[in-house]
Amino acid sequence: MPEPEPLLPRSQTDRDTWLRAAAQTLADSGVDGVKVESLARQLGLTKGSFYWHFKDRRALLNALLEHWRAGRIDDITQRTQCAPGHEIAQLHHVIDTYSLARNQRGMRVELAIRDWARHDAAAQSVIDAVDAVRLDCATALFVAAGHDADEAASRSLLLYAYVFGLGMMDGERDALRPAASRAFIARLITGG
Amino acid sequence: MPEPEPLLPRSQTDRDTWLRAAAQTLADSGVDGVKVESLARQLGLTKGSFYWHFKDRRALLNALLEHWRAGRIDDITQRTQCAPGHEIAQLHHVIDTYSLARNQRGMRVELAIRDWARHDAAAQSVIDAVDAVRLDCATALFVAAGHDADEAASRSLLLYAYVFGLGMMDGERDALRPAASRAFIARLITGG
DNA sequence: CAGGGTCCATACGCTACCGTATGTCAGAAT
DNA sequence: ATTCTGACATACGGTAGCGTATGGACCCTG
Repeated sequence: MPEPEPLLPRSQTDRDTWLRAAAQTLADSGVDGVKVESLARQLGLTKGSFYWHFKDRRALLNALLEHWRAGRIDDITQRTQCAPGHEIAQLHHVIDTYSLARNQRGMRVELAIRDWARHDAAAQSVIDAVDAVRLDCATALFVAAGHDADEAASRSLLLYAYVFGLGMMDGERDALRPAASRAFIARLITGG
Repeated sequence: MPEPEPLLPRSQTDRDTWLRAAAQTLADSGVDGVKVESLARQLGLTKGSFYWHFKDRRALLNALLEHWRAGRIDDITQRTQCAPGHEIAQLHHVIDTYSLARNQRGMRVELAIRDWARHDAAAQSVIDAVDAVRLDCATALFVAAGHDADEAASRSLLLYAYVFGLGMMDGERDALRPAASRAFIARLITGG
């Protein structure tokens, strides 16, 4: 066997091409914008290709959800590991990551999936799973920083509600706000 | 003239019937769910009626936006009037109004319009106008309570980002959270 | 070179919309 | 009684999207 990947030789990459285009469209236009023929036109292909790689449109959407779920859980578990004594600084870093409009793309995907979840059980369950991990990780940091369990859970909820609410309210304009204001809010949330 | 309302005798009410149904569908399914023929079926009517009352689908959407804008600005200006010395209590009342899952219907409309605004300039401008008034009113209360202008603006932003983020995150489940947690968060936001 | 698998294009039927054009019909106006 | 108009219904053409069926080009393998 000269080839180490006899299965899915280039199929996987072409499938990913569809997935990437779908993710971009999801971020730009929401779930309802993710249309088979529209994506095909955008990729210079036809539906024949799509229905080769995916059973139907729903399969594409499910793949999008699963990819996002794994990526987000991976991201948050990595981002909330830190040396003892630096928990609050790490939480400030989490806040900045979301609210600094750095990678606003991630926020747009997030908002699109959250809106999607209002009508789709599969999307909602992915949101629930990701939120649960996020809240657990942040709560653990607050606890490690010396807060009691109830306060830690409350501050975690406030933290995420703030960053997502901010992403929804002013989207990309947040970067224009004075850094002092962002820092003030972050200190209110973390108590640092 | 025996009739005091010769103009729009029942036309106005029938137009409002369409608007109410559209608002309900907007809250339930988002903008893309507001479809002429779908609404007609739901009302037991046909498109003939719709195109009598509205020029086209866009006119209905614009009417929805305008009605919401007026209603929200009205609501917030009323809700942020209070006797001197009770500003913080009034802000707590604002937080409760949004986050207590009382009238979750309003939150669903809000989220639907915010999502809509990501692709529609008219919706975005309505959101901007409403947000500006809300932030101004809340900031004025914080200032009246003794905070300086910068802190007042920051706390106002945190307040609204929190309530909308919360509405997006757990929707109706918030009512299940312990009251102590909600009160703790509210105190963090208001500094009271 | 015959044949099977991969990857994609073409063509089709179907449905759900939008908007328009036109028909209808009860009641107010005259 | 006739006419007019408000408030619909019916019917039509057009677009966009989904999913399927089929065909074909290009490998690779025997």
